[in-house]
Amino acid sequence: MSAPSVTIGEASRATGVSAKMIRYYEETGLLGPAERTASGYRVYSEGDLHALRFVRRARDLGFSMREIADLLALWHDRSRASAAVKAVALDHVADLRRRIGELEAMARSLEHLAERCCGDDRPDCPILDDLAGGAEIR
Amino acid sequence: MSAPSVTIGEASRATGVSAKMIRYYEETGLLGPAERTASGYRVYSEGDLHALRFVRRARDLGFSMREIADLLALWHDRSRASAAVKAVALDHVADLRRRIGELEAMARSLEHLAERCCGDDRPDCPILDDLAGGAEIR
DNA sequence: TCTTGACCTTCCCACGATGGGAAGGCCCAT
DNA sequence: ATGGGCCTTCCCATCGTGGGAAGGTCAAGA
Repeated sequence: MSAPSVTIGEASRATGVSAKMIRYYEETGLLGPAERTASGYRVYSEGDLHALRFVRRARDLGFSMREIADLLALWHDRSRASAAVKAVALDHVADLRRRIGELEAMARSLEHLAERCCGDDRPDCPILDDLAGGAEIR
Repeated sequence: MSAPSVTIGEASRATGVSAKMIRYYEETGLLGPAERTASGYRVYSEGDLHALRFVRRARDLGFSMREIADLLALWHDRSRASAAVKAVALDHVADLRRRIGELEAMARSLEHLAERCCGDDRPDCPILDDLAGGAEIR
């Protein structure tokens, strides 16, 4: 029932966030300063671990640290409007979709070039031709 | 007919690669050291501009500098097998597809959560609920 | 009690690719 | 000759992450 008060290494193992990153999150203010033992060791409560898991999950979903800071503030604000959270999430989805579109365009261009490249021992290669003169040729 | 011998600023405007990046490419060895005037200014020939456009196009296609170094070497090797180029390109496509898949998974998860979030003035929010306890709840 | 090994601390450095900016030199046109 | 626009090098920042050194701490076993 009492807070477990684990060290940074145990917190890392319990949350999947590296000790390095836990310190970094503290240093940059994403998370508040951790409690310390008399000898200076950082100590984490169950609530701290909860926050670390929150951050980890948000990173897994591709949120930036800036966005995570916003989400954490909303999480701690019990009277937040769900609309505010949804807005952050949908902004992020739009960003993801934009990046997906860029990567898709690259992949399609390259696949198109690769299709036309016979890929044998001969030196002729439409891929290099495109890179070397792309703008002029098409 | 003669090589135009332009300055770095003109080379930048002619190729769309910033002067900063041209110097960086030289510093890291992606491109050979540029010719210099007596006073130390870098000087670029038409062949140099061609290489810069090659790099720019490859960057536009998302190739890393490491991959571009490989592609430049293949470009300069007139007896290369097109298969080698195709292999680099298809490796890169696979990498792009993998990254697209990751972003897609994030976007879909978030869209799924956002759908279930009514997004009004009330504080209840499945998005935050997922972040706060994701692993346990689903 | 002493040692040993695992842990913690802070501090610095690196990545990849890009941009910002300062301090100082160069070149050309007026 | 002077001014403005260009060039040079050098350092710093980004973002999120990892590596590693130097030194302190803690618990377990001899």
